[in-house]
Amino acid sequence: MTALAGLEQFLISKGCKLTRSRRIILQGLLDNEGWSNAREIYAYVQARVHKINFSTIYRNLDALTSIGLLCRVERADAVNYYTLNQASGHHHHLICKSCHKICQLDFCPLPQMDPETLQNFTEVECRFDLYGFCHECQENKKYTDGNGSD
Amino acid sequence: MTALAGLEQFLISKGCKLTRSRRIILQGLLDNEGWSNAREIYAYVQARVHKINFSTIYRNLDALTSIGLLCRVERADAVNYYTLNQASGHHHHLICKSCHKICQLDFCPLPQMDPETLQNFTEVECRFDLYGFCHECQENKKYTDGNGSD
DNA sequence: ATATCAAATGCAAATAGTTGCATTAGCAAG
DNA sequence: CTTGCTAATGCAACTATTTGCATTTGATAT
Repeated sequence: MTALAGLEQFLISKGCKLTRSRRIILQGLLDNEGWSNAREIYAYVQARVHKINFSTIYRNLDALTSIGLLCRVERADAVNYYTLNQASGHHHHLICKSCHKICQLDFCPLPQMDPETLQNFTEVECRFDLYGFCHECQENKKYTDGNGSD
Repeated sequence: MTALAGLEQFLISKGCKLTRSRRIILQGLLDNEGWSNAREIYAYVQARVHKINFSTIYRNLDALTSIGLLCRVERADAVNYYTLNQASGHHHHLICKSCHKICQLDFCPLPQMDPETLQNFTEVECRFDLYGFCHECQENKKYTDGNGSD
């Protein structure tokens, strides 16, 4: 079974419809291997197939993220990036403020926190992202705007 | 010395100019006592004084937040809210997904993390917010859109 | 193959927030 | 009080993203 077919099966198993757009979006993410934003995914789908609308892209990225197929990260420049979730379970990210590299962080502070600290909040979701300068960018802190090719 | 005068002095001590808009924004935040968003602050300033531009509001909220005078929190509906920073040092927040109440969380996971986990990233800033249902909203999980009066 | 129905899509308008650039206004020095 | 410099402002255009609503389409039952 191809990687694409596996993703498609997972999608269907979650009760989502396998549409033309979704197929291409998944193919695009498989092709890219790294992280892509909505604009890049839009360009990929648009170039390859039919016309597509940005709202469809956004709605699909939302849907695929919420069933756990994609992983979403907000870069320091406030743009959301997506990648296929490599089934590595719940995790967070380290994001370089200079080159925008995204590194996986296999640590979540939430399980260690007691209910008292959580002030009796329930169904707590954790937003936890670290923004800093990666090893390669120590000397060269650019604060790029994210339009460069990285 | 009034509370306002104290804030103004702090602002000047950070090398910022004390402008008409900033004075009113600070007065508005003192009046409100809770959390306000850009639109509410805009309305307050607009009603009270001269015409003001939204970009001035946003730029000032940014500036006042970065010198540490204000505290910024993104609610679950993706709108930013601001309040005067009660000099309680670095902290994070618990945000109710139903009534949007914001509670202070005097805990930061960052200091406990070792450099290895941080993959040699430096100057790391921590974005850490918890979204859940507060004690009062256990039974009544509304997911309001944030346009209600709360 | 055809009908059916909800989910997905396209479209257009709206949202929160940002940015470049020309103008204005604090504040300090003369 | 006037001058000068820079930070702050207004304006208009732009960004990423969301939403309501009418239409289409994928999966399922006939």
